[in-house]
Amino acid sequence: MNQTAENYLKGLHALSERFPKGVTTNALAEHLSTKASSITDMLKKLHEKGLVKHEKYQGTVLSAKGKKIALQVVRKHRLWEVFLVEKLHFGWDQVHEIAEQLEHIQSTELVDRLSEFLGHPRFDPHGDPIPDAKGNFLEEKVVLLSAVNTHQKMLLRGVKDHSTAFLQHLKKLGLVPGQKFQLLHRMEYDGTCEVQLHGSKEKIQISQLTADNLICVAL
Amino acid sequence: MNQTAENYLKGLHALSERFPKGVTTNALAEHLSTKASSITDMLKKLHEKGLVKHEKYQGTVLSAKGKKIALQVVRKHRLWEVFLVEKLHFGWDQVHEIAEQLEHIQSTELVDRLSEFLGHPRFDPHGDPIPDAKGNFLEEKVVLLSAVNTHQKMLLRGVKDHSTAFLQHLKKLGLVPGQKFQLLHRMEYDGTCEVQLHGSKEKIQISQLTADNLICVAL
DNA sequence: ACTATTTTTTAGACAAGCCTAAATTTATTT
DNA sequence: AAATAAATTTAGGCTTGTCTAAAAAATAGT
Repeated sequence: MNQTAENYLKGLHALSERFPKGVTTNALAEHLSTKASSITDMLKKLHEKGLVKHEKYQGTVLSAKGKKIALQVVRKHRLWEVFLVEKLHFGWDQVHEIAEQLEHIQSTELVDRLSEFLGHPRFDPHGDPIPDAKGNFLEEKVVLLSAVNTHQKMLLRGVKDHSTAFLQHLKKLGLVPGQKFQLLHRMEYDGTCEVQLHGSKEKIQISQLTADNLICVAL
Repeated sequence: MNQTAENYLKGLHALSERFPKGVTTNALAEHLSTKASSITDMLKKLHEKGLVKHEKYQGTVLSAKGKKIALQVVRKHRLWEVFLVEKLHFGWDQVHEIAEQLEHIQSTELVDRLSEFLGHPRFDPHGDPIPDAKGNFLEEKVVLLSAVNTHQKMLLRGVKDHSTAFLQHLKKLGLVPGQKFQLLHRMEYDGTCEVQLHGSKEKIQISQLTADNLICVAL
């Protein structure tokens, strides 16, 4: 397995939710910042290797084998992100690019030992779940902040928008995945959420646009 | 900079001691397990980029720029080896291949933080010195075990032969870089060294062939 | 249902990094 | 100093992963 193929499989996995009956060529091209013709070429090769199912002019889905590889790459990416934030004290908004490189290091023993070293974390610094060695996620009932009931005690699990701009916006608000809070009030007019952070007197205001990108779990 | 170029520069650096007036094409080809014609191709490109000095049919030397990059790759390789051994508890004979991959991760901030996290180690698990961020090594007066004076208290700094076979041989002998010892006696006939390990009653016998590959410093 | 548009694929080309085989230069013998 | 051997380079080709432009298929609009 090589880096390029791994990135294609990871891309397909990332888009598979939005395209349940097959990822389109254009969507994958956009996701990987490449041209549709390159996608077609590579998918043909991955199909021959049995990693994806792709028929001409139809969407593409991962095979069991391809999905397994994709999940291992995701696992590595997220474990390395935990390492970078927890051990090397990077900001959680600075680790994506480095993890994009580290996720391609080949050594199952390394991944196992890294996970052990980190205490087998189940979520990365952005709140995304880390698949275990077999590819299984911890399932959780999640809800966007914009849909949380008032007065409910919640945990900020993660973010929907992973852009640096959004992560830095959260940083300014003092919000970080893992933060506990209570939704005090939601404004009728514009959906702004007034939130009480756990372990702090401060109340903060969160716009609907922002609230729509915050993934929460009830406590 | 890409991985291939980094490996060429690292190879040139590794061979530069043995070829002070220019690394030969064949030597580099052997070192990188590739063909001489491939070396010629690549050296032409590296020369154009100003990373090496290479004239037709003459040996090759690193430029200042090329040497700087090579030293940073060496730094990364050795820091990652320390990480793998100290933090993830790999055996010191198991880390080379993984470090060969990790050394190509691009991020100076990562290297700085990794070095900090590890306590700015000056030697890797094989006893090889780790260049600092500016490319400077800690200079030491070293001597091979086969040339150590008897009764002198010494520290095993590192190994000359880095092959897995040799590392595993040392493991069997119970020898590891950092080990303190005293050379009790050297046999007249075959140069076998009788050594007393510090913190142990045991005396071990080390053949001349092995002793020739053990780098030591006086205490 | 039949164009018009969008999506996808094909065809042909290119750079990187490698190879083999042949040619050239340098080094070693005699 | 010429002949031979060794080292190095050149020439031409292959694979991977990308691209642009053109062709083909699927979808949408009237």
